Amino acid sequence: MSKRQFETGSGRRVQAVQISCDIIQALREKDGAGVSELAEHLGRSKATIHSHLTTLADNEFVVQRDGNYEISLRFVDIGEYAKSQVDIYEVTKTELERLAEETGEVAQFMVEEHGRGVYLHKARGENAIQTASYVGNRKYLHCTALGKSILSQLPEERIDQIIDRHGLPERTENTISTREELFDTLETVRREGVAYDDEEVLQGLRCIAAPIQHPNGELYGAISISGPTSRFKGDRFHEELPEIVQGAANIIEVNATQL
Amino acid sequence: MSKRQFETGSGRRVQAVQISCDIIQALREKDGAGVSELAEHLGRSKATIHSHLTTLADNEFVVQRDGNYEISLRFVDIGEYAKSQVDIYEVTKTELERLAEETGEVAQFMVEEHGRGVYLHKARGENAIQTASYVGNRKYLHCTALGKSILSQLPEERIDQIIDRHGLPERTENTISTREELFDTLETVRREGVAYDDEEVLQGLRCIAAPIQHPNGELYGAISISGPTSRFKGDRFHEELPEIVQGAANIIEVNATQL
DNA sequence: GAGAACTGTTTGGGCCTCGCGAACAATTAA
DNA sequence: TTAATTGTTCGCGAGGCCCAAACAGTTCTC
Repeated sequence: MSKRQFETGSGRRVQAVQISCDIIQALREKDGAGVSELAEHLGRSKATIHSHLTTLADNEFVVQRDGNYEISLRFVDIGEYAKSQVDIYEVTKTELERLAEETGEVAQFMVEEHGRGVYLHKARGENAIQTASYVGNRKYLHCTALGKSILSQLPEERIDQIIDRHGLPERTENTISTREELFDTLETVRREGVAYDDEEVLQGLRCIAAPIQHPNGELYGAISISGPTSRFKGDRFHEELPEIVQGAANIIEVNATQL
Repeated sequence: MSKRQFETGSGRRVQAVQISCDIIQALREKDGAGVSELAEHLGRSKATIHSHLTTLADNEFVVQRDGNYEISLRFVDIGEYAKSQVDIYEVTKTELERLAEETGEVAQFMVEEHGRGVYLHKARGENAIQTASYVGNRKYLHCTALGKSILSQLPEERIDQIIDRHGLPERTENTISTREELFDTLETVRREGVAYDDEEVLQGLRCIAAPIQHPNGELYGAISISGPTSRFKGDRFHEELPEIVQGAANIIEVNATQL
């Protein structure tokens, strides 16, 4: 079997399915739309869009509400199912809540899919700051502490595949933007066991993350805590909090062996 | 415009899209599957299934994990988006947490879509019992307290459409199973302002629900609390708790006017 | 370790379907 | 009332989709 985890060129596609996927995407971007609007937007005839929407509505992927079409709540159902398929999800969620309570900050959980990071849970302690991330959100792996923890545990060829697919787009001027820089950073992460984000994403925001590994060495994901530079500094930032995060990751790993 | 909210017969469909929808459904039921298994299950050729899966993977609706295909976490993203489109979602969530804390029981939130009820949130108080429902779960409206609250606020012709589409399938021997019985019950719900489920779904489980209405009379959904008959009895079941649930629904309605 | 019996993948070709354009309703705007 | 939207339906031709079959890897069995 050719290891085509991320190659996208080969093999046949089904045009009709692609059109329906584009419709879903458009409905999401536009917060719902009508037949004409979609036809215009996607460059297809109204008739085509109409028959697609009818099929999608049959299957309850879209719903007709006061005259235009919207994304259906069926996605909530399937989304919850997808989360439940991540076998450490429940264990991690519980531990995250505890971690957020202990530190008073924001605690988050991310896993890798399609070469990007997906947030699966977010717990808020009493001093928790607002963060832009939300459950389901997808981010490039090279520009967050969570992502770097994940990358640090992946084999080199896998990392190269991911760079090939997504590149290293710059979020801010501090973002890692070359392969060398990235591999250097990952080496440090592997040595220290934790990854940092020191205002790389947002001015004033710091973040500490640790990977979660399966006993067989396979990677599960990563957890993190985030907070303002005013509270994330000195020994607390460099020793106390990293130990707490690693401890939490370790607890999850131990609990996971019992699944 | 012909008011075809629920008619399913007319209009053209796109077969290829239907096949992809069936694939998604099958992947969910089987917790992932391979090409051959899906081809067998859906009665299509392997080549067909393969090209569909490739297209769905391009769009990140499915993911290839150690050799077979699974539902992707992209659904989590779209599902969270769909929830956020329900404009009272955040307000209701907050109020539900308070309600669960106040009563110590399970508090839930449901909205109607496609003629069925969809759970959107579940808050657990300290004595909360285990319930089978989960976020995203879809239930027929006639057999739960939440569903009955919702139906009680819908116009008669809409209710008939729903019955036409889904029927009144019996869950247990206590389930409402005729149109007359249902309309009688709904009349009572409208008069009292709350709906009950007295061990109709599960032996030993009682439930109290109240609808949430938009100021313009449009329906938003319903909230409920559930608990064991040992705690849901006497005045608490017939007066105290119903008042609390109605109060919470009212708070949500008031907060919703500010959106 | 060789063969069988699975997998997933690729290819060619014929039937069918899908997507288009245009006409038709049904609202809304002017 | 007219004009300009919308969504819906329908006939038709070209193109795409689905199938069968061959191919290529992997795993099982003995």
